Amino acid sequence: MSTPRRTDARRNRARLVAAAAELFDEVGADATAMNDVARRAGVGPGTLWRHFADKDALIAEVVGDSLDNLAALAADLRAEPRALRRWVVELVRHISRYRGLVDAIAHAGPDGPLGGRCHAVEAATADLVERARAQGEVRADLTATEVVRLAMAVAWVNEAVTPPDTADRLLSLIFEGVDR
Amino acid sequence: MSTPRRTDARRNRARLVAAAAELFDEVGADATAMNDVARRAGVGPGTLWRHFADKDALIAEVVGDSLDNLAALAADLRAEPRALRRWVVELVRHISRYRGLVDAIAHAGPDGPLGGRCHAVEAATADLVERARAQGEVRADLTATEVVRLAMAVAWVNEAVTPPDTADRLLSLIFEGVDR
DNA sequence: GGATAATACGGAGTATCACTCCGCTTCGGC
DNA sequence: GCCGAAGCGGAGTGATACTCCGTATTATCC
Repeated sequence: MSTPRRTDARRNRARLVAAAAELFDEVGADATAMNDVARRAGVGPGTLWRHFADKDALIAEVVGDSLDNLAALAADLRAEPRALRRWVVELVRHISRYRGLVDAIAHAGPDGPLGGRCHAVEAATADLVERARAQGEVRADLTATEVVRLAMAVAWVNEAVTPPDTADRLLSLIFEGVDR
Repeated sequence: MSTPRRTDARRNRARLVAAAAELFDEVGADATAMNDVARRAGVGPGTLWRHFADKDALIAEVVGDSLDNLAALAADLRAEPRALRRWVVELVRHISRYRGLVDAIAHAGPDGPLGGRCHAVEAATADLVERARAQGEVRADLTATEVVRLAMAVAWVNEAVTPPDTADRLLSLIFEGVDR
């Protein structure tokens, strides 16, 4: 299924991913009419759903490379000071790439196509949290799960409300704290 | 519309609100089949939608009293120490009352039925932020809008992910800060 | 290059759900 | 009790994620 045998099938699959990426850019990954993805790719709806089990699988395919690159970035950041903070900024940016993406990620089961793509990101976060704690840069009781959730929370609220704050501002509040 | 003339209409309206509150408790305010609300109230779908312009109006009616009580609470908190922190805890609790409620609030236009119900809450937040800043309890550049958004972000992430953290834990991270 | 089986396509169809429309019923002032 | 206004019921609508299957295309074997 992931790499179809016939050449027309491979071509159509690539077209579908490209069309979906375009439409996600334009109208977001949430309310998009999936039939439009098929139409833009020049295929029928049936073809769309033979290549992707459901909407989540399509989203996972579209953002997959982006998430993989993100996870790879963690290695570069490791040695730098305040790596965790920089990492979270990138994390928020990536999961805000398309409108509705955070929501899809949050509601994706860990074993689904989208959730699976996130494992490397979670592992990278855990690594950076561990290092930041060792350096004494962050509070000792901070967990990777909490960091991911705070990032998702920021990404969500920024796309849910109008006008959006800058993500940087909310992250500044969270990292440096609201209290004085 | 808000107070129908005929007694049967008033009775049906009350039944609809009660039925909606029950269903929101059971399955949340998001994916609820609105027809079920009508059926549980013992009326037809047409009756539901004559009393409430749309789903948002129904939600607003169900949570209206709760939000009004919340806004009233702000007055009691004003004089207490760390009033803002306590306020935000209550704020998160109220907007997490039903699954899907935060989402509905976030996407409600400020002039819609739900958005309108939130104005008093926003005003109360602004008041408490102002006082907290004056006391030097929080950073001087903190705005009420930011506080509301952080509360919504926490409420959302707690219902979006499994297993949920406690809201208190995330609020602790946010108020006291992640950095050391 | 033709036959054949495996593979893939198209698009009408389905289920679900928020919401609408309108003919019929019920209420309540007189 | 009459009658107009107010309200009701529920089939219908439009949008949309997803399915089914008869048909077309491709790859393989000779």
